[in-house]
Amino acid sequence: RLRKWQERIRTKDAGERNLQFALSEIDRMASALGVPRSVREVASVIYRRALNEDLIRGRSIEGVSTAALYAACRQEGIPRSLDEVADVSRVPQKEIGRTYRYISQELGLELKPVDPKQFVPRFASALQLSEEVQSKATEIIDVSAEQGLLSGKSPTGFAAAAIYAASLLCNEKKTQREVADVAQVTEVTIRNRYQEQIEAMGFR
Amino acid sequence: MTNPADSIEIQNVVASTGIGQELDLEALAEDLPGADFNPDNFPGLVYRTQEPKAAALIFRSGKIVCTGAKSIDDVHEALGIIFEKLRGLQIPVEDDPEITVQNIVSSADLGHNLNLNALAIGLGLEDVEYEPEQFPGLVYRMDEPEVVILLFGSGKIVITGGKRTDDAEEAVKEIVERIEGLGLLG
DNA sequence: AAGTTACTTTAGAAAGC
DNA sequence: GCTTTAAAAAGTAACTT
Repeated sequence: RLRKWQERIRTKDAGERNLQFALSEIDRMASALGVPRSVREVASVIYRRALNEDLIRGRSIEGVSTAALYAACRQEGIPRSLDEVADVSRVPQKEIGRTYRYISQELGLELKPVDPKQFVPRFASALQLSEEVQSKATEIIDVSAEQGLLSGKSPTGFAAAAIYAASLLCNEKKTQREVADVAQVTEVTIRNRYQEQIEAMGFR
Repeated sequence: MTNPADSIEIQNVVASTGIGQELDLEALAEDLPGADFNPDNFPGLVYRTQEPKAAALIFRSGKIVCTGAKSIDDVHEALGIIFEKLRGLQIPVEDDPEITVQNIVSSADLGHNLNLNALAIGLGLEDVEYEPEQFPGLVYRMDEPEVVILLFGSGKIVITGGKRTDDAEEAVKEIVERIEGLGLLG
């Protein structure tokens, strides 16, 4: 009886410590990514829900914490790419993606596919591009997505190409390398998406 | 006017069987030219047939997995070759071991480009996995037939998880119906 | 810039860690 | 959960030429 008691206290303490660790990790990663406090709170809620639904069994606390933060950013409309999230996590990108798909399915988050437009303000300001370039990039994304060019394409690459194209059109040229670096895609991807997009826009 | 069902091609068949006899894989690896056996890596011995092209994983228990064949007939042919090879090595093999098809992978073409974003929402986010940042295909789990379909922007699709040849055909009919019902095909 | 190779996803079996 | 096998789809990446 006494042993059972001690065990309960021990597991309760361990559970408490684990939750504490998860929340502090979410906080650390969120700070590193520069996401607002509201998003950290959403991430914490997602993590607690995953904990209550027993989704952490067989998965690492760090992996679920990171996936919860990734999901929270998407839910709040300020997505980070898996690459960006992996940069501040100690879990490999592949595991973050898998864990995200799992908790998203199990918790019924039903998040829509990431809209490339949601990357525009952040990438553009990192490149010190004007408001005019941003709205041009947004327009390019809308027009080319409407013509079916978005299916299967990575949202970051799609956004990067549109920003590159818009920077040219607005005489605020950034090189493919500069855009590629902030979006964490290759120049080849930007080139490929760019060609399709300017054609869709009726340029070229 | 081409029928998507006519575009179905079987790409891979996975099947399992057994010879009803324990095997010494170390010895078999010596006697079977071209056999790959790395017990530290994987407990099965890998043996590849040229015609038909297939790969077999042979286990100590005598159970065998055959994969890579392009038809069910090819699976039987490839396994037949392996059974004969084993008999040639004085290894007793059951008369005609039962062969169970475990999975058939097929490809097909719906003939129209697909708006995967609209499809993800239309088919229902709860049954769909579409993460273009991770993979360009939309993953759709169908209940009847119980298969998984990968749909691509080009309209090309992959059907996997089925055990019968008919599953792919039924799945294509069903997915075409659902996409048409959503007004998202062509 | 083009070409090649390789990795991402799906399903399924096998034996063992 | 992982390991290995094979195959398709299309996108992306990392190399070499």
